[in-house]
Amino acid sequence: MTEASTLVKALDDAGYRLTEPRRLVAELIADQDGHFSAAELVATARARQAGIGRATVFRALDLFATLKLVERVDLPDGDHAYVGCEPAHHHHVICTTCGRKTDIEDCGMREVVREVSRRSGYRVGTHRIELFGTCPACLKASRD
Amino acid sequence: MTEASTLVKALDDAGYRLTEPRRLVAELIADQDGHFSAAELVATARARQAGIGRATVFRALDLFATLKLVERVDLPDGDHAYVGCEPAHHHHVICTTCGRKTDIEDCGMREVVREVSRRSGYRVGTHRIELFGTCPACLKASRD
DNA sequence: ATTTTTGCAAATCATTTGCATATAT
DNA sequence: ATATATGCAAATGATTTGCAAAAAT
Repeated sequence: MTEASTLVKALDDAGYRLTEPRRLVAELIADQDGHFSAAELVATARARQAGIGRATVFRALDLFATLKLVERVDLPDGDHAYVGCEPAHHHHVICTTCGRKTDIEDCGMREVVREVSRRSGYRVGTHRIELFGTCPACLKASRD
Repeated sequence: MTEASTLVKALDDAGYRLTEPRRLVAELIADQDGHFSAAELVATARARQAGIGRATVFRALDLFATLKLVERVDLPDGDHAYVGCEPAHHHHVICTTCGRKTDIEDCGMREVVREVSRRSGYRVGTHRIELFGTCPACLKASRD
């Protein structure tokens, strides 16, 4: 989904040191198909004998989140997860069946925000929108 | 914001037992101005010598969340909080200055969801949208 | 050489659970 | 009476932190 090289390059561009553990975490993330949790990365790292500590995974995730290459989402069931993402779009639909995510473009949120602002009198800064559903592949699979 | 009596009545209507601890938690919630965390309620309970255990607060919050009288939100800074709300609307703008929240009506999300579904091919189930900004009162205050 | 990062283990925080007791129905 | 809810303390799980050692600049 998100290339490991993209992640590594972003670190470099932002002036962070290019360390082996960070490269490894970048790869772990790149290998992830849908959304993933910190715990999963830690487990995979251990399984691969990558020799990366738990703290390092958390620190790297934090870093990538700061760089907007990863986003932390809260699943409908209350669990936390991360998804890799391009810096820029920050909306996605997450498939509750397979966990994959698809980026979505604006889709009219601009107007929603304006409307909310108009009605409530708030100056709206950030918004967070998360959509959950079933992706085309899973829909198809469920029809068989 | 949300009346303690409303909360209590909802419990009753849903067939849950009306206990003293639950009434107390309902009051704690009603007294809350903006958003609040479980920890805050626990602390307030303790401060008031209400004699309610931590677990009870969590259990009651859970219950109210199930009844949709309280909703768990994720703040922009990653913290968790709850806001009291009428069962029905489930969108609000939260003021990042004072923490208060205002309910908002549909505001066009229907179309956004439809559009996302059309473009991505997903069947969109739930969506979660949270807007953060500055409320009219805080805007005004900041102009002084 | 200096600064940043790491790994580890211990600490912290939030939330949940087991269970005997108390309470609402 | 009976089922449900409570309090407490202990368990769990996730995330963070202190710090000396290791790696990147």
